[in-house]
Amino acid sequence: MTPPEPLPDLPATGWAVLGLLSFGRELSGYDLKKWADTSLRFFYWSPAISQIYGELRRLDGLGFVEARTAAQDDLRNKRLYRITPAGEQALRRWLQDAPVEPPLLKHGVLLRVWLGHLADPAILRDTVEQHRAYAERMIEELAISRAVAETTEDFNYPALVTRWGERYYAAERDLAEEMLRELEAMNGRTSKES
Amino acid sequence: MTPPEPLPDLPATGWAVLGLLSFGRELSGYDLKKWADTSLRFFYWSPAISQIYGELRRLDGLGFVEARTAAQDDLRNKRLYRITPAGEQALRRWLQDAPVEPPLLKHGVLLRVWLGHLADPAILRDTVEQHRAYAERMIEELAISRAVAETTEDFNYPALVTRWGERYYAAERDLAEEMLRELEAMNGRTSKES
DNA sequence: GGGAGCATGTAACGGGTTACATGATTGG
DNA sequence: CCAATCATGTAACCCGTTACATGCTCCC
Repeated sequence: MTPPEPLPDLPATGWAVLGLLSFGRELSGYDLKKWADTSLRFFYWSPAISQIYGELRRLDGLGFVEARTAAQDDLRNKRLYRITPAGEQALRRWLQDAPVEPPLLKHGVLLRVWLGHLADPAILRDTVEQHRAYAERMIEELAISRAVAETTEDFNYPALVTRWGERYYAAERDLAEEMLRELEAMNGRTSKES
Repeated sequence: MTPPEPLPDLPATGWAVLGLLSFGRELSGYDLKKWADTSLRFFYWSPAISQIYGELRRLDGLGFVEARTAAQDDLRNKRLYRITPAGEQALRRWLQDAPVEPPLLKHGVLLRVWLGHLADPAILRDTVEQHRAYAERMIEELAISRAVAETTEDFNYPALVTRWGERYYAAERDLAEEMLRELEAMNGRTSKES
């Protein structure tokens, strides 16, 4: 038994990519991007495709994934990646040991409302309404995502997370509506009578 | 009348810093950082102090802020910044015209739950509990922030946003609790009998 | 005397994006 | 035949962070 190697400190994105491969499937970078767009995206953003390729190469260098080149290799062919036992073990240890950073939220809509004293009330209302529509769109997309997850073997946790997501965006929608009411109360009198 | 100059495309952080100065106060970089930590932080993250200094220099170069050096200038003295009319106008136009990007959320807790098939259930529960505690802490801090905003002249919109924040983190707390229940239902039987 | 807070700034570095380059396959 | 999608990768660039350097003032 060799002493446990220290975990390389990958960016969270690296672990996320490795995580996408931890469900036992063999996937290409392109596949990973598409899947990230319908899963990670709702609670973690989806990395650019170029970054995924970069992380895959790094993970390969660490021995956490292995690539199989489909078809004759003329330098630009489809590469299918699979997680290795070492990769799975590293990911487990990351989940055990790595400290949980607080969620990062960059909410442009709220930044705008915060600066409401400089904005046209109508534009402000419109901004918040757009956000409500966005939240509703997310709910719809998540419903599809959940339907898939709930009918896939061994996807209990992804399904759990999509349920969380539906509630989260429902809360966003409700908060937007409450915000609209408060905005109206604040300056409804001054702008409604035109 | 000169034709309207195109808005320089600053990173959102630049507009946020300019926004901090749009309440008519004269503030130092250091002040801005402290204030960002008790306001922007709850819905938009707080930039590093070094970045604030950088943005201030850029805004100065654009004529959007002006600096007054307090005390004799020996190259390292307190500089107080104030927004200029051009800066305020630019900020107004940004609020009017710039498209609203969707909120960016990087939720490490959810990423971990998503990978729950690789995690020890006890650790997972602990992670979610930590998050619940985090949400509660945010609520407390926001209550203080709101109390300040609600008793400050012309802080109606910041006060509105802190109210939104309290509701947002209350929702986060509730979602964490629901998640804990679902986790227990998923594997309560298999891990409780040890 | 020394630590905490005030105050400003530079340098190195990494993360992540967009734009670009390249080409195969599939379906209307 | 042409557009969309599949598929991989490089280069330039910017955003933002951490670490470091510097020094003052206030208060115990």
